[in-house]
Amino acid sequence: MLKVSRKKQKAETRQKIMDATAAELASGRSFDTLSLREVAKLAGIAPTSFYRHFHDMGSLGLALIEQHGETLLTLMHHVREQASGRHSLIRTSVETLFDYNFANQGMSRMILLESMSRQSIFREAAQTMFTTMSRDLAEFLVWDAKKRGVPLGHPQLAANSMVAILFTTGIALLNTSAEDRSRHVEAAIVQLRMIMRGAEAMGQEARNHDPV
Amino acid sequence: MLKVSRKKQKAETRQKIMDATAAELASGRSFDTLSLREVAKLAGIAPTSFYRHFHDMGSLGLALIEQHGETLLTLMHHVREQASGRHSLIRTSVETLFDYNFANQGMSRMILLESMSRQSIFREAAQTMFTTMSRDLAEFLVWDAKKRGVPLGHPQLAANSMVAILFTTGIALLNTSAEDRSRHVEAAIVQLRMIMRGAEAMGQEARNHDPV
DNA sequence: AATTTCAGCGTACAATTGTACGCACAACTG
DNA sequence: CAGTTGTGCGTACAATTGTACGCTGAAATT
Repeated sequence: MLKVSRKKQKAETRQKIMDATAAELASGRSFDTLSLREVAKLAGIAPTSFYRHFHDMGSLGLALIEQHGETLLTLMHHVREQASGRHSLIRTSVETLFDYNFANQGMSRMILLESMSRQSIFREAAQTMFTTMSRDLAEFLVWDAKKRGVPLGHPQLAANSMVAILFTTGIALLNTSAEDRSRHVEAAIVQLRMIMRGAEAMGQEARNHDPV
Repeated sequence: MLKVSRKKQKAETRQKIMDATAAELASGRSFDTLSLREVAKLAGIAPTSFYRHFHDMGSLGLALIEQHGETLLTLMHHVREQASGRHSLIRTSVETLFDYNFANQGMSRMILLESMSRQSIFREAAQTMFTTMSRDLAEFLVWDAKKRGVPLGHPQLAANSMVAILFTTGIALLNTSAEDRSRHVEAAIVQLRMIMRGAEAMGQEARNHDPV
């Protein structure tokens, strides 16, 4: 089949809309100032053609968040598998996440922003992505601590803190000049290590107070 | 003077605009979907009268952020002065901040959101408020640690983490049902303590490696 | 008392918005 | 090959936007 099938053509146009939107988000625009007509123009289609792919701008937003979240989660898994056994897993994870953030600025910002909006239809979707990552990290922390024979206090809370720091500094990085960037990355790594130390200290304490 | 002076009258109208905007933000609207006409209607004035007080919506936003930041900073100072010497300064600070956040939902959300936007004219203002609070807290942490005779590693980074957690969970609280709220507050407190432990552990380490 | 100032209003207009409606034409189905 | 399907387009319209312009009446100044 050299002729483009209808399904494929439609999928391509759909992706063209999503890509155009993501690009515009990356340039600094906030999602809710983006009009349907503008997106259509950016995607190179007629305003009314938009409706052939999304019911409204809300559906487009949800699709964007979903696609981004899936990619990010599998990426982090991949990093852990590969880096497992290396000396600095924290560093590689952080750098990978930040690189991904940087390559997908618009979406990263949108997700963090929308997760904190109030009546946003995206809030739930964004928060789900958030807690998924957090739980995932907590699970990994426990596994890793057990491997090292170090007790860990409140692993889920530690993971929450870490994810919070990762995302906030991740976004802050996007507004930072290139020369300051590595300094911020190093700072974030120290902050994560600090949390690890705290969790270990609390785990140690719990063991002393409540010996096995 | 029973007659209302012109200056006073103008100041009142100006505040009426700001209050109406803050109220609308609190109900979940994002600032950049708010139109000048809408704000004017909410404040009970004609659209064109808006210009007598602000040059445009941007000026209004800046005025809102500035006013909020000042109030918040003096509030936190006040808490520290009052609670100084008590057993749980962390707890009182956290609860005060969260209460203030709750009472000023719209503004709290807006500041956090705008600090992470990109080409927003508010970003700088919001970030300034952010770093001011962070530096302020770091200074206090050092002072407090010295008083207790405990060395602290990376106090500024510890403060950064704390502020990040305070703000993110502070916002998250606004989207939380009343019965879950106290549970989240307790979690935040543990997270802050964890960071303190981490900082102390790192301070201890530095002392051992690099004895005085 | 006469004059100036200025907050607030109403009208007006060009842009931009979401979307309803119907047509065209290429891809599919039988 | 004839018929159906459905993507994409152009037109059209009512709402809403920011803001320019000129007026009014009361407070402030002289």
